Amino acid sequence: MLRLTTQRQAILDLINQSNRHWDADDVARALLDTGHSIGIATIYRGLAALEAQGLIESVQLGDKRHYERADKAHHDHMVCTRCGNIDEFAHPTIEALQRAAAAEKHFRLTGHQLVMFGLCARCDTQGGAT
Amino acid sequence: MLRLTTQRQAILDLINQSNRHWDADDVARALLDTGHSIGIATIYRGLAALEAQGLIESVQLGDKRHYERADKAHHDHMVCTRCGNIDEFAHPTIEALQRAAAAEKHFRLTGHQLVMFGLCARCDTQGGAT
DNA sequence: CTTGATAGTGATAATGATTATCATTCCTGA
DNA sequence: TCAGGAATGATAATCATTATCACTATCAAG
Repeated sequence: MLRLTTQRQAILDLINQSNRHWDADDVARALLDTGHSIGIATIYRGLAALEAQGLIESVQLGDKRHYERADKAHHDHMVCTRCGNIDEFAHPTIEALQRAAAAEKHFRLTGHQLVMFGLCARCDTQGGAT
Repeated sequence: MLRLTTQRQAILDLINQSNRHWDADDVARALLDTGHSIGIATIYRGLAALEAQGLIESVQLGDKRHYERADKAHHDHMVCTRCGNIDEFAHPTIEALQRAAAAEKHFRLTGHQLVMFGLCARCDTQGGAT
């Protein structure tokens, strides 16, 4: 059976303490700052284990996997291509339409990923005159 | 200025000759079979150059970039997690709702990516009894 | 308590897609 | 014909992630 070790507990606590998204390196850095030093492989395995238990969730953004706490309502992501900030949005209607589109093609939908790219309000205002 | 060299022409022809999706290795293999032997780096650069010109389009699926011809109507993708087949679907309403969601957050939308994962009709039928 | 079985850890090597480097070759316009 | 920019291709480098492997921690049973 899967064990919730000290290391995994530290990872889980870290992720549950905020609403932000974390990649493996973020976690490693943050834990270092907290005094814990956890091998990078252990972090990858820990993140995978915690996700397998449903204790955290993840999204693939570009070539990195990002983790976030699981006790949030379902949502998708808006990624600012300038500052890298990740915002969230929920849209039940879009989800429903996706299910309909899948059904129409006899496709058994098990998951989806919707990511919108663009400029967040702040970057859009600032970088207007490029 | 960007040149449409023999190699790039070969890549472009290949991609335009079918509706399928190609990753860099697919292209390399296919060109080898056709007698052309193009360096893998050249293929990557060629694909990027062709996309920059709007001559082909691409989607990021998992950790691989897939290219397809550009003269198709906009669409998103359904990826079968069993056989790897990629199907397409268009859904103007979903697009519109995305634009609305972005506008609501003052997010300047420049692109999006919607991928649905699941089992295609064929795999769903076959592998039903797992 | 001691042993075993099993799971986890961490350092490091390996993987796999993609990009960078660099010497060489190809074009194109003067 | 010549110069210089662009492209090529072999290969090294990158970067996130995964595998390997020796070692440690945990837990159940004798």
